[in-house]
Amino acid sequence: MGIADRKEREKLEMKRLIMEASMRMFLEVGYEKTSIRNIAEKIEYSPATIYLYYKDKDELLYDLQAQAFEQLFETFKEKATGRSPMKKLEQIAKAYVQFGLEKPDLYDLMFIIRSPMKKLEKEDGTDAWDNGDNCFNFLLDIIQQGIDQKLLRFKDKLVAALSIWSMVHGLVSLHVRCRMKVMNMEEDGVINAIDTTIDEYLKMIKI
Amino acid sequence: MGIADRKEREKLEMKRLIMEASMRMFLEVGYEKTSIRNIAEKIEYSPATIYLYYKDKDELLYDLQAQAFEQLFETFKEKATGRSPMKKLEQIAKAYVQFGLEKPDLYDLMFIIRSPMKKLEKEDGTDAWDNGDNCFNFLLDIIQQGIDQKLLRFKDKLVAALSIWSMVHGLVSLHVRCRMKVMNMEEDGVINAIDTTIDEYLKMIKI
DNA sequence: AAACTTAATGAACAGTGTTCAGTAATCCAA
DNA sequence: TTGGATTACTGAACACTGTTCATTAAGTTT
Repeated sequence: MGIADRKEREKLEMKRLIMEASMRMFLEVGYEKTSIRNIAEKIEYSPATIYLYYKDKDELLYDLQAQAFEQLFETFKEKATGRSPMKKLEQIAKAYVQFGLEKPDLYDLMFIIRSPMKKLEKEDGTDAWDNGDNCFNFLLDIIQQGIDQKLLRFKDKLVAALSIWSMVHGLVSLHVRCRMKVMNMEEDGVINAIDTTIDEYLKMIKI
Repeated sequence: MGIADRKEREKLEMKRLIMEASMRMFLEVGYEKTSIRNIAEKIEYSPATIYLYYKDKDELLYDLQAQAFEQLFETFKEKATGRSPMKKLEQIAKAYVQFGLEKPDLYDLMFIIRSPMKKLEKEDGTDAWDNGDNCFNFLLDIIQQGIDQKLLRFKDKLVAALSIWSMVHGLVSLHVRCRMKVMNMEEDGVINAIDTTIDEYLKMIKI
């Protein structure tokens, strides 16, 4: 049926339109001001229309999150050019932090905000969170190489991933949420301290 | 003037009443359901009344945050009983993580949520964030001892603090925000991995 | 052309933080 | 003790938010 096909295409086209407007809004005015009503106004549809394509706002944000992870994944592939696993690790660690600091609102969506994870909070097990898979597996792969080549202190792959991820996420999220104010430093000093902290950490996890 | 004094006392008493209701509400039903209206209903006053004692919700949350940090500070002092700085470091690191996992809503307020830090986002410099001072200085003190006694790898006190803090905050915040779902483990396994990660990290920062 | 199906919406609901005019209670001087 | 000033409090409103649903408009099928 050609008509059904066209309808299908139109449906996808509409979703794309919504996603595009949401992403632009996210990057331009931030998460807090990206409301269903604002998105609807941007694409010149009624707010109710959005609910014909997304069950609720969380579902929309979930899709948006997937796109954000796609962006991060691309960045990873771009930056991880080094030969040794340790070099690659350094490159993606720094890429991660840079991404977080440059696109704080996307970072929010991916790693901080409650929103698109609400269904997953009560581990019902039916469906897991798979948005971050790309990026996480990319990290795991490099770690595996590091362990295989006996360059990494860690024995357990997952513990290694958790350690590295927690460190960089800790740095980014404390910074974007202004908690580093407690250190009473100027902005430059803080950025410097973050860089040094990463370097020190990367030195420590080497054998 | 005795009357002015009494008025002052009554004003403070009212603030205390509001804070108590807010804290109870925070712990019982969480941040998301702690609205000005709900608090007002709990203390049997009009919502508008709260605005006679707090300029806005952020100011209220700021006070609440201060109380939360007081709680964490007490926990630190309680748990840091070890003799060596490294033992104390381990004790407060684990106390921090335990606090975060047991009281996720308070942890939110202290380290994750944007809310009470909004004024500080555009570093106007007029007033800094001093709620976390107690806890941060407690950490700095132990680190200083560790460096003095040449037990810690770090040279810079602040870098050390940032590294340790970022690690534990990373672990807690990724967990309370369900991002560890990406690892596809059961809850027990995750908690286990967190513990191991802390242990591994503490080993690494020792000389 | 009539009947059926689908897409879109206006209006409403329940919730949020916040403001402000107006009321009620208290205090102080005459 | 009474009248006027001060203070404490609140109801109602405003401008938002996400979400639902009956109704309208458009497109498709018979």
